[in-house]
Amino acid sequence: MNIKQELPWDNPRFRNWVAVARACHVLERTLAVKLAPLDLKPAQLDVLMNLYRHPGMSQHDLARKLLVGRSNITMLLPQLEARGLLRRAGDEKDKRVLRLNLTEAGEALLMRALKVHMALIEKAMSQSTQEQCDMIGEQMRKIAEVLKEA
Amino acid sequence: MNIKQELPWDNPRFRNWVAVARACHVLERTLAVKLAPLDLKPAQLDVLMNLYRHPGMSQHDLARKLLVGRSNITMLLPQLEARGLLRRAGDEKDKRVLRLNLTEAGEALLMRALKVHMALIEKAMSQSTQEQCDMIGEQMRKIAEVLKEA
DNA sequence: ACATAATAGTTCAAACATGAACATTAAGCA
DNA sequence: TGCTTAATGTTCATGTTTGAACTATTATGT
Repeated sequence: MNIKQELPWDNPRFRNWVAVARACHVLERTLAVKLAPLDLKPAQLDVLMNLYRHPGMSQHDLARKLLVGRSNITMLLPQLEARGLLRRAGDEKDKRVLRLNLTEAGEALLMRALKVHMALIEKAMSQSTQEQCDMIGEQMRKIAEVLKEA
Repeated sequence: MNIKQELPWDNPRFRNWVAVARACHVLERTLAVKLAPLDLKPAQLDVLMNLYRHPGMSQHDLARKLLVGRSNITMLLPQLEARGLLRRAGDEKDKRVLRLNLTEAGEALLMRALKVHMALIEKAMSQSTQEQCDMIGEQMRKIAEVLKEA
């Protein structure tokens, strides 16, 4: 029996996924550089984006959206709160949860950061047709779904 | 003038890229769990894979392949070397560089880890046709290329 | 040849993420 | 009602990643 099974590098699916991972990595890194002038990191931008779309969400919900541990959120928020970008207010009915909301400053900074983010994604995706782009998104959503139960 | 420019959530490219990033994140995380029994992390697997494909490569080359800082490699390798998975040998001609090679044990562990990795990718991509998968890979390679000069 | 540049790798401190253990509060149920 | 279980957020110790400063070696240019 051969220890060298069919090698992954001969497998198109494997090579293609490696390309996906690399593209993600590169884009994330580039985004970090482009956001630096705003003194914002990609992870912080993710927070602001989610709070904009889901005002009043709890830290637990935010952690799940970001695919990240709750303690991570606990460490992340105080910096943003200290900068006046968001507010944390205790829920009235459930004294365990903290409701999160963007401030005006937070929203303004988010809009500036989104311009940067959008421009980068537009540039990255400029090579693809709309159909190709949609197909990619569709497949990726399926992948995330399949892996939920893995 | 409206601070709320065209919002990214209305932009298909944006939403599709978010899906890509999420799929990457989920797969990486799942991989970490599945590799745990082998006492191997995704980053370490990346090292082993690259050394298998490019025997004798230097730490600098490895860092570039992995899109990571040189110091990261310096921190990463000693663990693997101590476990007898790879060897570092000084280059004869250029006394600055260390040439990296897998040991037999390293190669054996790599093969076991690759089975896990492959199975995961197969599962993730099982929803896509070969044509779709190839197209995704092609687009992603273009993206990585475009962002090189960004 | 010799001074200057560049390169390979290391060290170190700081930032960051993670998971387990914990306190507080809420829900479920006898 | 009480008692048990679950959920939210925090703390803390651990491990990882990063970038800047450093050493040693090689390339370059005059």
